[in-house]
Amino acid sequence: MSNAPNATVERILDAAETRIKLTGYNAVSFRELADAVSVKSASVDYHFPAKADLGVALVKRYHERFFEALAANTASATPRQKLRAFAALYREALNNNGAICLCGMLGAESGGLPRPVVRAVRGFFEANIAWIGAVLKDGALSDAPRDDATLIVASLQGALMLAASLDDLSVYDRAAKRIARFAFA
Amino acid sequence: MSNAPNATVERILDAAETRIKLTGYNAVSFRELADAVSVKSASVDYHFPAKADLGVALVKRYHERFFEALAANTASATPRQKLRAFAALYREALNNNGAICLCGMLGAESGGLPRPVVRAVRGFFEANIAWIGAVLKDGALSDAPRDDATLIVASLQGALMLAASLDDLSVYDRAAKRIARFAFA
DNA sequence: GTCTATAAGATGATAGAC
DNA sequence: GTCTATCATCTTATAGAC
Repeated sequence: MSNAPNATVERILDAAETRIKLTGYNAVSFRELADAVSVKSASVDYHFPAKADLGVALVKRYHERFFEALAANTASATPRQKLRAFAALYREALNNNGAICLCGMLGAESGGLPRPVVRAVRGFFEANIAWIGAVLKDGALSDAPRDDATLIVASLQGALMLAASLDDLSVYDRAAKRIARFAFA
Repeated sequence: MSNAPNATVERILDAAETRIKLTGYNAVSFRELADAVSVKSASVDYHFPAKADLGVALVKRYHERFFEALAANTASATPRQKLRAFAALYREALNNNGAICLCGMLGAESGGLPRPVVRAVRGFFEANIAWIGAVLKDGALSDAPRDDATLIVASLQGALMLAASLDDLSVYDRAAKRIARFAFA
Protein backbone atom coordinates (compact mmCIF):
# COMPACT_ATOMS: atom_id res chain seq x y z
CA MET A 1 0.00 0.00 0.00
CA SER A 2 1.49 3.29 -1.13
CA ASN A 3 1.66 6.30 1.15
CA ALA A 4 1.36 8.74 -1.73
CA PRO A 5 -1.12 11.52 -0.97
CA ASN A 6 -3.34 10.52 -3.87
CA ALA A 7 -3.42 6.82 -3.19
CA THR A 8 -6.65 5.24 -4.35
CA VAL A 9 -7.92 4.63 -0.85
CA GLU A 10 -7.61 8.30 0.07
CA ARG A 11 -9.23 9.40 -3.15
CA ILE A 12 -12.14 7.04 -2.58
CA LEU A 13 -12.54 8.38 0.95
CA ASP A 14 -12.43 11.96 -0.36
CA ALA A 15 -15.14 11.24 -2.90
CA ALA A 16 -17.25 9.42 -0.31
CA GLU A 17 -16.93 12.21 2.24
CA THR A 18 -17.92 14.93 -0.21
CA ARG A 19 -20.98 12.99 -1.35
CA ILE A 20 -22.20 11.65 1.98
CA LYS A 21 -22.03 15.15 3.49
CA LEU A 22 -24.41 16.29 0.75
CA THR A 23 -26.84 13.43 0.28
CA GLY A 24 -26.34 10.88 3.05
CA TYR A 25 -24.97 7.38 3.37
CA ASN A 26 -27.60 5.46 1.41
CA ALA A 27 -27.58 7.82 -1.55
CA VAL A 28 -23.91 7.08 -2.26
CA SER A 29 -22.93 3.94 -4.19
CA PHE A 30 -19.67 2.16 -4.84
CA ARG A 31 -20.05 2.64 -8.58
CA GLU A 32 -20.49 6.37 -8.15
CA LEU A 33 -17.31 6.53 -6.06
CA ALA A 34 -15.47 4.37 -8.56
CA ASP A 35 -16.43 6.70 -11.39
CA ALA A 36 -15.36 9.73 -9.35
CA VAL A 37 -11.83 8.36 -8.89
CA SER A 38 -11.65 6.69 -12.33
CA VAL A 39 -11.43 3.09 -11.23
CA LYS A 40 -13.91 0.23 -11.46
CA SER A 41 -16.26 -0.59 -8.61
CA ALA A 42 -14.50 -3.90 -8.08
CA SER A 43 -11.47 -1.88 -7.00
CA VAL A 44 -13.52 -0.05 -4.41
CA ASP A 45 -14.68 -3.43 -3.14
CA TYR A 46 -11.07 -4.55 -2.95
CA HIS A 47 -10.20 -1.71 -0.57
CA PHE A 48 -13.50 -1.83 1.33
CA PRO A 49 -14.97 -5.35 1.31
CA ALA A 50 -18.27 -4.05 2.66
CA LYS A 51 -19.86 -0.62 2.63
CA ALA A 52 -19.73 -0.55 6.42
CA ASP A 53 -15.93 -0.78 6.20
CA LEU A 54 -15.88 2.35 4.11
CA GLY A 55 -18.23 4.10 6.54
CA VAL A 56 -16.09 3.27 9.54
CA ALA A 57 -12.84 4.25 7.80
CA LEU A 58 -14.43 7.51 6.72
CA VAL A 59 -15.64 8.48 10.19
CA LYS A 60 -12.34 7.45 11.73
CA ARG A 61 -10.37 9.64 9.32
CA TYR A 62 -12.82 12.51 9.84
CA HIS A 63 -12.49 12.19 13.61
CA GLU A 64 -8.70 12.18 13.52
CA ARG A 65 -8.40 15.07 11.12
CA PHE A 66 -10.90 17.13 13.08
CA PHE A 67 -8.99 16.89 16.34
CA GLU A 68 -5.64 17.37 14.63
CA ALA A 69 -6.90 20.61 13.09
CA LEU A 70 -8.47 21.62 16.40
CA ALA A 71 -5.20 21.11 18.21
CA ALA A 72 -3.28 23.01 15.54
CA ASN A 73 -5.74 25.92 15.63
CA THR A 74 -5.81 26.26 19.41
CA ALA A 75 -2.14 25.76 20.31
CA SER A 76 -1.87 28.85 22.50
CA ALA A 77 -5.48 29.96 22.67
CA THR A 78 -7.60 31.15 25.58
CA PRO A 79 -10.70 29.11 26.46
CA ARG A 80 -12.93 31.59 24.63
CA GLN A 81 -10.68 31.49 21.57
CA LYS A 82 -10.81 27.71 21.67
CA LEU A 83 -14.58 27.71 21.53
CA ARG A 84 -14.56 30.11 18.62
CA ALA A 85 -12.00 27.93 16.82
CA PHE A 86 -14.26 24.93 17.35
CA ALA A 87 -17.25 26.72 15.80
CA ALA A 88 -15.06 27.89 12.91
CA LEU A 89 -13.91 24.34 12.22
CA TYR A 90 -17.50 23.08 12.13
CA ARG A 91 -18.29 25.74 9.59
CA GLU A 92 -15.87 24.33 7.05
CA ALA A 93 -18.41 21.62 6.27
CA LEU A 94 -20.60 24.30 4.67
CA ASN A 95 -17.91 25.27 2.17
CA ASN A 96 -19.30 22.78 -0.31
CA ASN A 97 -22.77 24.21 -0.76
CA GLY A 98 -25.53 22.19 0.85
CA ALA A 99 -23.11 19.96 2.70
CA ILE A 100 -23.14 19.47 6.45
CA CYS A 101 -20.89 17.75 8.98
CA LEU A 102 -20.23 14.12 8.05
CA CYS A 103 -21.18 12.99 11.53
CA GLY A 104 -24.21 15.25 11.67
CA MET A 105 -25.50 13.49 8.59
CA LEU A 106 -24.64 10.00 9.82
CA GLY A 107 -25.94 10.79 13.29
CA ALA A 108 -29.33 11.68 11.82
CA GLU A 109 -29.34 8.51 9.73
CA SER A 110 -28.16 6.35 12.63
CA GLY A 111 -31.32 4.23 12.67
CA GLY A 112 -30.48 2.76 9.28
CA LEU A 113 -26.70 2.42 9.46
CA PRO A 114 -24.47 -0.57 10.22
CA ARG A 115 -23.70 -0.76 13.92
CA PRO A 116 -19.93 -0.18 13.57
CA VAL A 117 -20.61 3.09 11.74
CA VAL A 118 -23.09 4.18 14.42
CA ARG A 119 -20.50 3.50 17.11
CA ALA A 120 -17.83 5.49 15.30
CA VAL A 121 -20.15 8.48 14.92
CA ARG A 122 -21.07 8.28 18.60
CA GLY A 123 -17.36 8.32 19.44
CA PHE A 124 -16.91 11.51 17.43
CA PHE A 125 -19.67 13.30 19.30
CA GLU A 126 -18.53 12.07 22.69
CA ALA A 127 -15.05 13.39 21.95
CA ASN A 128 -16.55 16.71 20.82
CA ILE A 129 -18.53 17.08 24.03
CA ALA A 130 -15.57 16.07 26.18
CA TRP A 131 -13.32 18.61 24.45
CA ILE A 132 -15.74 21.51 24.84
CA GLY A 133 -16.60 20.46 28.37
CA ALA A 134 -12.91 20.60 29.32
CA VAL A 135 -12.57 24.06 27.79
CA LEU A 136 -15.63 25.37 29.63
CA LYS A 137 -14.36 23.93 32.87
CA ASP A 138 -10.84 25.25 32.31
CA GLY A 139 -12.17 28.74 31.67
CA ALA A 140 -14.76 28.56 34.45
CA LEU A 141 -17.28 29.49 31.77
CA SER A 142 -20.11 27.26 32.91
CA ASP A 143 -21.72 25.95 36.06
CA ALA A 144 -22.61 22.71 34.23
CA PRO A 145 -19.81 22.16 31.70
CA ARG A 146 -21.01 18.85 30.36
CA ASP A 147 -24.59 20.00 29.77
CA ASP A 148 -23.43 23.22 28.18
CA ALA A 149 -20.92 21.36 26.02
CA THR A 150 -23.69 19.06 24.81
CA LEU A 151 -25.90 22.04 24.06
CA ILE A 152 -23.13 23.79 22.13
CA VAL A 153 -22.47 20.73 19.96
CA ALA A 154 -26.21 20.26 19.37
CA SER A 155 -26.73 23.91 18.50
CA LEU A 156 -23.85 24.08 16.04
CA GLN A 157 -24.87 20.80 14.38
CA GLY A 158 -28.46 21.98 14.12
CA ALA A 159 -27.29 25.28 12.68
CA LEU A 160 -25.32 23.43 9.98
CA MET A 161 -28.42 21.44 9.05
CA LEU A 162 -30.66 24.49 9.04
CA ALA A 163 -28.19 26.51 6.98
CA ALA A 164 -28.08 23.73 4.40
CA SER A 165 -31.84 23.28 4.35
CA LEU A 166 -32.57 27.00 4.02
CA ASP A 167 -29.68 27.41 1.59
CA ASP A 168 -28.40 30.33 3.66
CA LEU A 169 -24.95 30.01 5.15
CA SER A 170 -25.43 33.10 7.29
CA VAL A 171 -27.83 31.02 9.39
CA TYR A 172 -24.80 29.23 10.79
CA ASP A 173 -22.76 32.38 11.34
CA ARG A 174 -25.55 34.17 13.15
CA ALA A 175 -26.30 31.14 15.28
CA ALA A 176 -22.64 30.67 16.22
CA LYS A 177 -22.37 34.32 17.17
CA ARG A 178 -25.42 34.14 19.46
CA ILE A 179 -24.31 30.86 21.00
CA ALA A 180 -21.07 32.57 21.92
CA ARG A 181 -22.99 35.46 23.40
CA PHE A 182 -25.29 33.35 25.53
CA ALA A 183 -22.95 30.59 26.56
CA PHE A 184 -19.52 32.09 27.02
CA ALA A 185 -19.25 35.73 25.99
CA MET B 1 -61.21 8.28 -2.08
CA SER B 2 -62.47 7.32 1.35
CA ASN B 3 -62.13 9.60 4.34
CA ALA B 4 -61.88 6.72 6.77
CA PRO B 5 -59.07 7.23 9.27
CA ASN B 6 -57.29 4.09 8.09
CA ALA B 7 -57.51 4.77 4.38
CA THR B 8 -54.57 3.26 2.52
CA VAL B 9 -53.03 6.63 1.74
CA GLU B 10 -52.88 7.59 5.39
CA ARG B 11 -51.50 4.23 6.39
CA ILE B 12 -48.79 4.50 3.72
CA LEU B 13 -47.91 7.97 4.97
CA ASP B 14 -47.80 6.68 8.55
CA ALA B 15 -45.42 3.88 7.59
CA ALA B 16 -43.26 6.25 5.54
CA GLU B 17 -43.06 8.83 8.31
CA THR B 18 -42.04 6.28 10.94
CA ARG B 19 -39.33 4.84 8.74
CA ILE B 20 -37.92 8.03 7.23
CA LYS B 21 -37.59 9.57 10.71
CA LEU B 22 -35.39 6.61 11.62
CA THR B 23 -33.32 5.88 8.54
CA GLY B 24 -33.79 8.69 6.03
CA TYR B 25 -35.46 9.14 2.67
CA ASN B 26 -33.25 6.92 0.54
CA ALA B 27 -33.33 3.97 2.92
CA VAL B 28 -37.11 3.63 2.56
CA SER B 29 -38.58 1.82 -0.44
CA PHE B 30 -42.08 1.47 -1.86
CA ARG B 31 -41.98 -2.29 -1.35
CA GLU B 32 -41.16 -1.87 2.31
CA LEU B 33 -44.08 0.53 2.74
CA ALA B 34 -46.38 -1.80 0.81
CA ASP B 35 -45.45 -4.70 3.07
CA ALA B 36 -46.00 -2.56 6.16
CA VAL B 37 -49.58 -1.76 5.15
CA SER B 38 -50.25 -5.16 3.56
CA VAL B 39 -50.73 -4.07 -0.02
CA LYS B 40 -48.59 -4.55 -3.11
CA SER B 41 -46.07 -1.93 -4.19
CA ALA B 42 -48.11 -1.26 -7.32
CA SER B 43 -50.81 0.12 -5.01
CA VAL B 44 -48.35 2.51 -3.44
CA ASP B 45 -47.42 3.65 -6.93
CA TYR B 46 -51.09 4.18 -7.68
CA HIS B 47 -51.41 6.64 -4.80
CA PHE B 48 -47.97 8.22 -5.28
CA PRO B 49 -46.87 8.03 -8.92
CA ALA B 50 -43.33 9.05 -7.97
CA LYS B 51 -41.42 8.89 -4.72
CA ALA B 52 -41.16 12.68 -4.71
CA ASP B 53 -44.97 12.85 -4.55
CA LEU B 54 -44.90 10.76 -1.40
CA GLY B 55 -42.18 12.94 0.07
CA VAL B 56 -44.08 16.15 -0.59
CA ALA B 57 -47.37 14.75 0.74
CA LEU B 58 -45.58 13.52 3.83
CA VAL B 59 -43.93 16.85 4.63
CA LYS B 60 -47.16 18.72 3.91
CA ARG B 61 -49.11 16.52 6.31
CA TYR B 62 -46.35 16.79 8.91
CA HIS B 63 -46.34 20.58 8.58
CA GLU B 64 -50.12 20.87 8.94
CA ARG B 65 -50.35 18.52 11.88
CA PHE B 66 -47.47 20.22 13.67
CA PHE B 67 -49.06 23.65 13.57
CA GLU B 68 -52.52 22.29 14.41
CA ALA B 69 -51.07 20.63 17.52
CA LEU B 70 -49.08 23.75 18.33
CA ALA B 71 -52.22 25.91 18.14
CA ALA B 72 -54.19 23.45 20.24
CA ASN B 73 -51.45 23.29 22.88
CA THR B 74 -50.97 27.04 23.17
CA ALA B 75 -54.54 28.30 23.02
CA SER B 76 -54.32 30.52 26.09
CA ALA B 77 -50.60 30.32 26.83
CA THR B 78 -48.10 33.01 27.77
CA PRO B 79 -45.15 33.57 25.43
CA ARG B 80 -42.87 31.55 27.70
CA GLN B 81 -45.40 28.73 27.86
CA LYS B 82 -45.66 28.80 24.07
CA LEU B 83 -41.93 28.28 23.70
CA ARG B 84 -42.01 25.38 26.13
CA ALA B 85 -44.93 23.85 24.24
CA PHE B 86 -42.92 24.14 21.03
CA ALA B 87 -39.95 22.31 22.54
CA ALA B 88 -42.29 19.65 23.95
CA LEU B 89 -43.86 19.07 20.54
CA TYR B 90 -40.44 18.63 18.92
CA ARG B 91 -39.64 16.03 21.54
CA GLU B 92 -42.43 13.73 20.40
CA ALA B 93 -40.25 12.71 17.46
CA LEU B 94 -38.00 10.88 19.92
CA ASN B 95 -40.80 8.68 21.19
CA ASN B 96 -39.91 6.07 18.61
CA ASN B 97 -36.38 5.27 19.69
CA GLY B 98 -33.69 6.58 17.39
CA ALA B 99 -36.14 8.67 15.39
CA ILE B 100 -35.76 12.41 14.84
CA CYS B 101 -37.92 15.14 13.33
CA LEU B 102 -39.02 14.27 9.80
CA CYS B 103 -37.86 17.65 8.53
CA GLY B 104 -34.62 17.48 10.47
CA MET B 105 -33.81 14.28 8.62
CA LEU B 106 -34.90 15.58 5.23
CA GLY B 107 -33.18 18.91 5.86
CA ALA B 108 -29.89 17.10 6.41
CA GLU B 109 -30.40 15.02 3.27
CA SER B 110 -31.49 18.05 1.21
CA GLY B 111 -28.58 17.75 -1.20
CA GLY B 112 -29.92 14.46 -2.55
CA LEU B 113 -33.67 15.01 -2.49
CA PRO B 114 -36.09 15.98 -5.26
CA ARG B 115 -36.51 19.73 -5.41
CA PRO B 116 -40.22 19.76 -4.46
CA VAL B 117 -39.39 17.89 -1.25
CA VAL B 118 -36.56 20.31 -0.46
CA ARG B 119 -38.93 23.25 -0.91
CA ALA B 120 -41.55 21.71 1.36
CA VAL B 121 -38.99 21.11 4.11
CA ARG B 122 -37.75 24.67 3.77
CA GLY B 123 -41.33 25.87 4.17
CA PHE B 124 -41.64 23.93 7.42
CA PHE B 125 -38.53 25.53 8.89
CA GLU B 126 -39.46 29.01 7.73
CA ALA B 127 -42.85 28.62 9.41
CA ASN B 128 -41.15 27.35 12.58
CA ILE B 129 -38.84 30.35 12.71
CA ALA B 130 -41.66 32.78 11.97
CA TRP B 131 -43.81 31.29 14.74
CA ILE B 132 -41.08 31.44 17.38
CA GLY B 133 -39.98 34.86 16.20
CA ALA B 134 -43.53 36.18 16.70
CA VAL B 135 -43.67 34.69 20.19
CA LEU B 136 -40.32 36.22 21.18
CA LYS B 137 -41.43 39.59 19.83
CA ASP B 138 -44.83 39.38 21.49
CA GLY B 139 -43.25 38.62 24.85
CA ALA B 140 -40.42 41.11 24.38
CA LEU B 141 -38.08 38.19 25.09
CA SER B 142 -35.38 39.03 22.57
CA ASP B 143 -33.61 42.01 21.07
CA ALA B 144 -33.22 40.09 17.78
CA PRO B 145 -36.31 37.85 17.55
CA ARG B 146 -35.57 36.41 14.14
CA ASP B 147 -31.97 35.47 14.94
CA ASP B 148 -32.96 34.00 18.28
CA ALA B 149 -35.85 32.10 16.70
CA THR B 150 -33.45 30.61 14.15
CA LEU B 151 -31.04 29.65 16.91
CA ILE B 152 -33.80 28.01 18.95
CA VAL B 153 -34.97 25.91 16.00
CA ALA B 154 -31.38 24.95 15.16
CA SER B 155 -30.58 24.03 18.76
CA LEU B 156 -33.67 21.87 19.24
CA GLN B 157 -33.14 20.12 15.90
CA GLY B 158 -29.49 19.51 16.71
CA ALA B 159 -30.47 18.19 20.13
CA LEU B 160 -32.87 15.70 18.51
CA MET B 161 -30.09 14.46 16.23
CA LEU B 162 -27.57 14.24 19.04
CA ALA B 163 -30.01 12.42 21.34
CA ALA B 164 -30.67 9.87 18.59
CA SER B 165 -26.99 9.45 17.78
CA LEU B 166 -25.92 9.06 21.42
CA ASP B 167 -28.99 6.93 22.14
CA ASP B 168 -29.76 9.11 25.16
CA LEU B 169 -33.06 10.95 25.14
CA SER B 170 -32.06 13.03 28.15
CA VAL B 171 -29.68 14.87 25.83
CA TYR B 172 -32.73 16.57 24.32
CA ASP B 173 -34.37 17.33 27.64
CA ARG B 174 -31.26 18.85 29.14
CA ALA B 175 -30.60 20.89 26.01
CA ALA B 176 -34.18 22.18 25.90
CA LYS B 177 -34.00 23.19 29.55
CA ARG B 178 -30.78 25.15 29.04
CA ILE B 179 -32.04 26.79 25.87
CA ALA B 180 -35.00 28.03 27.89
CA ARG B 181 -32.67 29.32 30.57
CA PHE B 182 -30.38 31.20 28.20
CA ALA B 183 -32.87 32.49 25.69
CA PHE B 184 -36.07 33.25 27.53
CA ALA B 185 -36.09 32.24 31.16
C1' DG C 1 -58.44 0.73 -5.84
C1' DT C 2 -55.87 -3.40 -5.83
C1' DC C 3 -53.85 -6.96 -8.07
C1' DT C 4 -50.20 -9.89 -11.19
C1' DA C 5 -46.55 -9.40 -14.03
C1' DT C 6 -42.77 -7.17 -15.67
C1' DA C 7 -39.75 -3.79 -17.35
C1' DA C 8 -35.18 -1.38 -17.08
C1' DG C 9 -31.79 -0.14 -14.32
C1' DA C 10 -29.02 0.22 -9.92
C1' DT C 11 -27.06 -2.02 -5.89
C1' DG C 12 -23.58 -4.49 -2.82
C1' DA C 13 -20.75 -8.09 -3.50
C1' DT C 14 -17.72 -12.06 -5.57
C1' DA C 15 -14.66 -15.00 -8.81
C1' DG C 16 -10.90 -15.22 -11.34
C1' DA C 17 -7.67 -13.23 -15.15
C1' DC C 18 -3.77 -10.15 -15.54
C1' DG D 1 -4.00 -3.57 -7.12
C1' DT D 2 -6.95 -3.27 -10.95
C1' DC D 3 -9.52 -5.30 -14.27
C1' DT D 4 -13.76 -7.95 -16.82
C1' DA D 5 -17.60 -10.41 -16.00
C1' DT D 6 -21.24 -11.79 -13.40
C1' DC D 7 -24.66 -12.70 -9.52
C1' DA D 8 -28.71 -12.21 -6.86
C1' DT D 9 -31.27 -8.80 -5.24
C1' DC D 10 -33.48 -4.51 -4.86
C1' DT D 11 -35.09 -0.15 -6.92
C1' DT D 12 -38.77 2.99 -9.06
C1' DA D 13 -42.12 2.63 -12.21
C1' DT D 14 -45.71 0.93 -15.83
C1' DA D 15 -49.32 -2.08 -18.35
C1' DG D 16 -53.29 -4.24 -18.09
C1' DA D 17 -56.63 -7.73 -15.72
C1' DC D 18 -60.17 -7.79 -12.17
